[in-house]
Amino acid sequence: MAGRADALSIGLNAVIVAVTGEVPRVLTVEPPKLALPDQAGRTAKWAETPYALPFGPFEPRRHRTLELGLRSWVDEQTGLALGHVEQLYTYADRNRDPRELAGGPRVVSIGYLALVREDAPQEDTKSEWCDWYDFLPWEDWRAGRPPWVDEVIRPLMWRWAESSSDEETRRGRGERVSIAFANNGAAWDPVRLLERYELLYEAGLVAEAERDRLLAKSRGRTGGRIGGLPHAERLNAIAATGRPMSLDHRRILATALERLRGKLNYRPVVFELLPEDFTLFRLQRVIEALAGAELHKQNFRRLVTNTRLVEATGGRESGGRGRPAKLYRFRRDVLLERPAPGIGMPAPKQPD
Amino acid sequence: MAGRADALSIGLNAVIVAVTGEVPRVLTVEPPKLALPDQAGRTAKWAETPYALPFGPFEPRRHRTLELGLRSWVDEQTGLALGHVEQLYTYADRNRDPRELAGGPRVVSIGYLALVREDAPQEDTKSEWCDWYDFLPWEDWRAGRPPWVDEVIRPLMWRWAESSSDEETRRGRGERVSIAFANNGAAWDPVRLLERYELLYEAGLVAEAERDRLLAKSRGRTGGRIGGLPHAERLNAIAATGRPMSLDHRRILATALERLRGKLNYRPVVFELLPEDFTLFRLQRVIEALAGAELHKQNFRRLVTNTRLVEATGGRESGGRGRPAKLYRFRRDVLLERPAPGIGMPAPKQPD
DNA sequence: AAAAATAATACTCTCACAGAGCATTAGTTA
DNA sequence: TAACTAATGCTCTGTGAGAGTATTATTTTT
Repeated sequence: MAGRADALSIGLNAVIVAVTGEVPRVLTVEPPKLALPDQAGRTAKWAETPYALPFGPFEPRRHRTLELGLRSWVDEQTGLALGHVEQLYTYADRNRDPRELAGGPRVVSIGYLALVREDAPQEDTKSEWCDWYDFLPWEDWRAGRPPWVDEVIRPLMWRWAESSSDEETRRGRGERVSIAFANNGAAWDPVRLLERYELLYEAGLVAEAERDRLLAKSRGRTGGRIGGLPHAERLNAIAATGRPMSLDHRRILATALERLRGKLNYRPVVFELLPEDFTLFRLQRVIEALAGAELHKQNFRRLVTNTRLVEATGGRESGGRGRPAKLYRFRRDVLLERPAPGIGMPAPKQPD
Repeated sequence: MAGRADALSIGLNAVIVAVTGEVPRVLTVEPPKLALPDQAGRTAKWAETPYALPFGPFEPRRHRTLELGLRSWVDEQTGLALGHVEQLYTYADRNRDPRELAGGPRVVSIGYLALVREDAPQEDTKSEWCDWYDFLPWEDWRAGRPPWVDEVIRPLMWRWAESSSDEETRRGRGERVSIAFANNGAAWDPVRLLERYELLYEAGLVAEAERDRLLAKSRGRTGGRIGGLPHAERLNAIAATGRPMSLDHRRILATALERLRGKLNYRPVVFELLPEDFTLFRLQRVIEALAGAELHKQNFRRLVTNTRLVEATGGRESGGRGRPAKLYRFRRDVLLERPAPGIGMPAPKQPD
């Protein structure tokens, strides 16, 4: 019925997120060895990326549903107790996985977002919690607008957009760049994170783009060209666009964070990342970490208390300097009261 | 490598949406024959559902990406020019497809939402545009709160929630029902459409639940029980919860509409359903059709004009009764100006 | 041709809420 | 005891949504 070339396999990729202190983290593992010798017999450079998302195969025989499959191998491999779990997206682009080129099956990959509490168990040695902004540095605006976004990325993206010889393409790219990177005085939307990563990839400004280009070239494909920007400037920008990941894992990561940022607006997901009791300031810090933007402290407190999203436990936090903060907990009953309880994604301050 | 039981196949299901006049429509086809004789040799009743979503297999050999695969067979089968296309969700529950029970492969199904303009081409004879509220009648609040939601569905859902013998389950169900069906004076959230369908399914108040229960029973499974509500009342409610669809297609439909309703808020997707030029009132009607709720006319106009989402073409609409309306078109430039341009989902008016 | 009906369009009032800043309180540290 | 730090309380302001009233431009009816 299905020949060799129709072989399919389904993989489940998890973006497992936690926040420790003010650092949003994602669990990474060492990637499987993907290196295929190129035509000259050398092992390609792109095989060396040290970060991958945890991955497990979907086994129809064992797994009743996709989510159960995911939970099952995450549990086996990490022992983490996943809280909120959410399916993100299914990727099946040809040659997503270079092993396909060597005759492997078409790998369909289903991305998942999973949240765990800070006080989560140990980590084993094969995995590592990384600051997610190491992979997406342009998304952290907590210390203000990152200057090199304005100075390097944005100008390059514009040049890329305008470098196309096709009128229609130029217009389309210009529109997308403008929206994603907030050009014409528009506001930077923290949620439009995936589009930004995809544009950077298309323009050849992230390491994976270069990797895939080289791979295609070494295989003698003509599709390996990245139009527009000079090689040297691309490499220069790549040095600033953060760590690469294996395969398309950084795209999956971007999808996850976009979803998470978006969801903050209308669903009380933050509380999945916090311990039972927390101070309002802690809550604020976690949201800022996720949103990559700072919040006005007083307004933030007004928001969460007015909307009755939290309630005081009666306890207070000891230890720190300054006036001790009251402890709060999530008020589950908001779910019964408000249609879409969430905490808004702040637009990062524009230095006008 | 993979035994028989590990066989996999991937299907692409499309929810193709258009709005004609004030009627939101979805393209349906006649389902494939799924009937399996039960143990007594009879053909099960659930095989008779006349509506299915258009479906096509994903063929790794032919299709470079999932979306291209979808577009390709939709084009072949219907000739429709799809506008906006968006992946929804991937379903792989065991026994989703009863053919699996007869030794077929595990069918993984990827749902897509696609929008087409009203002035779309012909339809062929094998497909039919149906009012989507025929499948989800409780979601249409344009003529006010549907009385039987209050009188039939809600009380039954509460009884179901409280019928569990397990304290924890009761609490969980109560919360979900309360949120989804807006019980304690909470507002009915038009977007929470999928959760409502899923709850109705779990409570056995949609035809598919009964169908699956009978199927499981005929196969001698014990999982076929639906706890809580008496059979007669369930059947009574089922008569009011709209037309069933093949397999889990109604769930996919619900996913699609939830996504579409949600997206209206922050992305100008409506315009994918409208012709180039339209009157504001037409735009309003389309949004009302999607949202299943009525809008305040004056405020609506203020919103779309103030936010500069549309611009006057200069033309006017001839023909109708009353003062002729100006024609407008979508102002693509909003995309450059505003971070998340959309038209809000109205909360349907609550009586009193 | 005038009156009635039908829609479109304009304007006002009110309330909720977000953004920004100032002021006060309750602790810790020097 | 003073200085410092952080939490908490309060005000002012602008924007946008919800609701209602009034006016204008057409078609239909009489």
